[in-house]
Amino acid sequence: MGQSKKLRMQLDPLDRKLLMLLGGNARRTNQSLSDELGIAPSTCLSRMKTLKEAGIIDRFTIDVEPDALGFPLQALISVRLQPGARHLMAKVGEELRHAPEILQFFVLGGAEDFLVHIAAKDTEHIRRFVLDWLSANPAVAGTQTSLVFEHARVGPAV
Amino acid sequence: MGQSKKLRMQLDPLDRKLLMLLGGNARRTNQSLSDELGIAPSTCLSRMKTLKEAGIIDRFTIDVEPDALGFPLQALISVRLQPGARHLMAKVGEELRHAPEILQFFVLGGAEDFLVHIAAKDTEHIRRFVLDWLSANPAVAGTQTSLVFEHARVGPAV
DNA sequence: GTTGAAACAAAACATAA
DNA sequence: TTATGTTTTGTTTCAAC
Repeated sequence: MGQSKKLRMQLDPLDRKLLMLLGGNARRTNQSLSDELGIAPSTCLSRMKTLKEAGIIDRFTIDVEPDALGFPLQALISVRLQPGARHLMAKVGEELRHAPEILQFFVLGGAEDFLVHIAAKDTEHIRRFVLDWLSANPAVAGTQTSLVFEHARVGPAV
Repeated sequence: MGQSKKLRMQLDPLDRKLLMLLGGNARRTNQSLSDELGIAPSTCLSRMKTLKEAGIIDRFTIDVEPDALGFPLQALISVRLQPGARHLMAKVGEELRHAPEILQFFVLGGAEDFLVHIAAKDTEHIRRFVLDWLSANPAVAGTQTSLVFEHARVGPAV
């Protein structure tokens, strides 16, 4: 699909500032962006297109408050697989990432194999998630759950 | 500042679909959104505004590929504070979250106090980050670093 | 809560400089 | 990269439903 060229283009300060501005408000008009950058709208548009096509901008999206959606709790769950089940990593990962509670999914090197970030209605919901998706899987050796008290996504480090 | 009303408004299927569409492309025109939703552009606009004002849409933003920015490595670092330093959590957190490498920042309950997600140029960069921002801080009792092999941010579960 | 119409603003594209 | 012109498309408001 029309993913990207995966070019490792190099960014000048203008590109970086553009990324910063879009990170702050991805719906700003091209004109307002070009004004702030001090460049012509056509230039700004072409920069934006290039960043998108190069895959540097992965997508224009929104940050949603999970608790406003009825999921006031968040948890991080680290998952260790059975030593003999490492070859199932891809499979377990695929299953997991389709759980509706999942916000993020990390595949790790180190003591843990996965880390999943979930949003949930309540603690019972978390417990059920761990049981249904993790503990029930014979490839899973163990899990550790931590409640998230605060979470900040920091803008693109540009 | 003009944050939000933090109303716990309740969402109907239209709101949910709108969130989904915006999650997929936050720069879609209001018109194209309203077409897909089967409502008038003015209605769509007012829904979007309401979602923004209620804080359900936290912001319109972009996902940036960190490795396209020259940070091909990612790591998760969990941080434990000294037992007597828990009252410094807010302070340590404030310092940390301004480090340019930081992508995300979690405050946790459980064995660990923080988890930070960083992007870095190379392993030496990670090492220096841990030394400069964490180990050097007397409030920090210990850290544990894991490399991130894969990371997926899953769209808002709506 | 939803709408269409109207007035306005911006996007898209080409082209030339 | 920019400036400019043209055409098309989108935004926003608001009175009315």
